Amino acid sequence: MTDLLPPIQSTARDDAVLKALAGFVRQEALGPGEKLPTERILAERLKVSRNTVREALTRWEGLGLVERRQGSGTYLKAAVSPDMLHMPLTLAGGNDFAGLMRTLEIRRALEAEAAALCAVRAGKDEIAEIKRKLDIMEEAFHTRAGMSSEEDWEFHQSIYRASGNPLFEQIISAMHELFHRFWEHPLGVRDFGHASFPYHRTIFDCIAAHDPEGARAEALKLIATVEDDLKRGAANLKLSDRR
Amino acid sequence: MTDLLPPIQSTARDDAVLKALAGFVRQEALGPGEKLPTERILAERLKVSRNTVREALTRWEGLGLVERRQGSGTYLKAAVSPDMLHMPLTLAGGNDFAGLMRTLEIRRALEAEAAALCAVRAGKDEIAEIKRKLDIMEEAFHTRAGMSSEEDWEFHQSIYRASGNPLFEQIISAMHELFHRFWEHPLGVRDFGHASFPYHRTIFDCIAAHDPEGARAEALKLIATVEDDLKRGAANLKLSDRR
DNA sequence: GTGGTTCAATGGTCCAACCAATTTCTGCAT
DNA sequence: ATGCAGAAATTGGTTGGACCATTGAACCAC
Repeated sequence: MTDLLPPIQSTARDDAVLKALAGFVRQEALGPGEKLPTERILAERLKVSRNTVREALTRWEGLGLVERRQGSGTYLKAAVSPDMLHMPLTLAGGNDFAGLMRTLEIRRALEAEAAALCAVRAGKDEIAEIKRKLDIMEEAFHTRAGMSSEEDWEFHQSIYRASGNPLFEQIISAMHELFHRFWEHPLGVRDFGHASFPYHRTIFDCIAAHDPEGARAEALKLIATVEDDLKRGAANLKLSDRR
Repeated sequence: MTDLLPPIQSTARDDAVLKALAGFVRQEALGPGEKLPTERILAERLKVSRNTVREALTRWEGLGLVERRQGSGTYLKAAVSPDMLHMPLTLAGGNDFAGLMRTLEIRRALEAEAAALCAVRAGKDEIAEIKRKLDIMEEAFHTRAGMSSEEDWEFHQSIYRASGNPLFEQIISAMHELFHRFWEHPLGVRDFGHASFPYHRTIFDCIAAHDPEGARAEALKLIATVEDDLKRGAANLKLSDRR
């Protein structure tokens, strides 16, 4: 009963600026990479101070929606729409082992669900596309004799896309980036990801057979191998830390 | 709190301001809810313009790290540390039935995992806290003869917190907000959420018994009831649409 | 105590410059 | 005409100062 009567805010100018800008972007059908009006122009058109415009743009910049280049202009970096939800994820504690494990816990939950949904919903075209990515990945694995992050990631992304829910790709991508931000070099484990290789095909087989629970189980096995690799790497680090 | 906050130089001012502020927060051991120096003080100490300080704080505000209250001050909203990873994620949500179902798919995956992890990791204190929220929720249910969004949500949040992984709360909260943005009124279903009531206690029982798979199963049942309610609501809408 | 009033502190907005990086234009040499 | 160096314009970044709106505390009258 208290939830009605939301607090009013007479001062919300920069918010209003962003709303207006979002509307403008939609009307002009601006896409990523395109340049949007000068701060001075915006200030004049919206009848607000340039300072206010800047604070609004600073928010968008912090959210990664926009990129400013001094002397050049302000450019869109992502698609924006008036009804957007911003979800700033903050992973404190930094680049330690626990941080990596936390991203993996999220990914384990979502990866399994996405694989299951994909097995239910994927049509012929989607399955063919996943198989294509799988073949490329396996090819790279055999020629280079090791896991290839790039092709591996592409394979997984094709599954998320075929899940019919774009949120999976968005959130798992965020976890993936968070993960790779402090894992440029595989912690001293030479064959990192090697153990996960066979499960890529078993996941695909389950998807192709429209077996959601099988796909879920195989996805969980895959993540488990990554967690094991990570733990091995952490153990290595601990040992070599006594240098 | 005098000699901290040394002056700033060179470009990338606002970034430097944030780094200095993060260091200050750590050295002063400031926690959520505490007030940090006024903009004017910061500007003077850091030897930058107040405008620059404001742009920096605007970024933190956009990331949900800080809350500004006009006439009062600027307050920490979350723990911040100098080595923090920010991953702003923007979700383009469609405000239709399918959009609601998509948020539920994410929540189903994460809710189950969080409940399972909680069952493994929750200590005595966390379990007591969850029980407290459960009691409050059940009390509200019986007195008001219906589900109470607020108390229900608090109960779930206490589980996420006890999962030992803050990402669960962050992501599910985003889904929750996305969900409630187009569901102010329960789609014509009078007793929305009613069916989910008993599962709150079964989930708690499994957690208290440190039974992860049981907790996972009960959480899945709970989400299933919400999905059913949603489908009923959608059916209602379709019928009443022929007005 | 209760309920206003005053007043200082604080965030929000505005303005008018100037700085720094970039882009564009200009004009000279070839 | 062409190519290129330098000047000029454009644009985001920063500064300092001013004023407004809100908050909270101290104060006062009842």
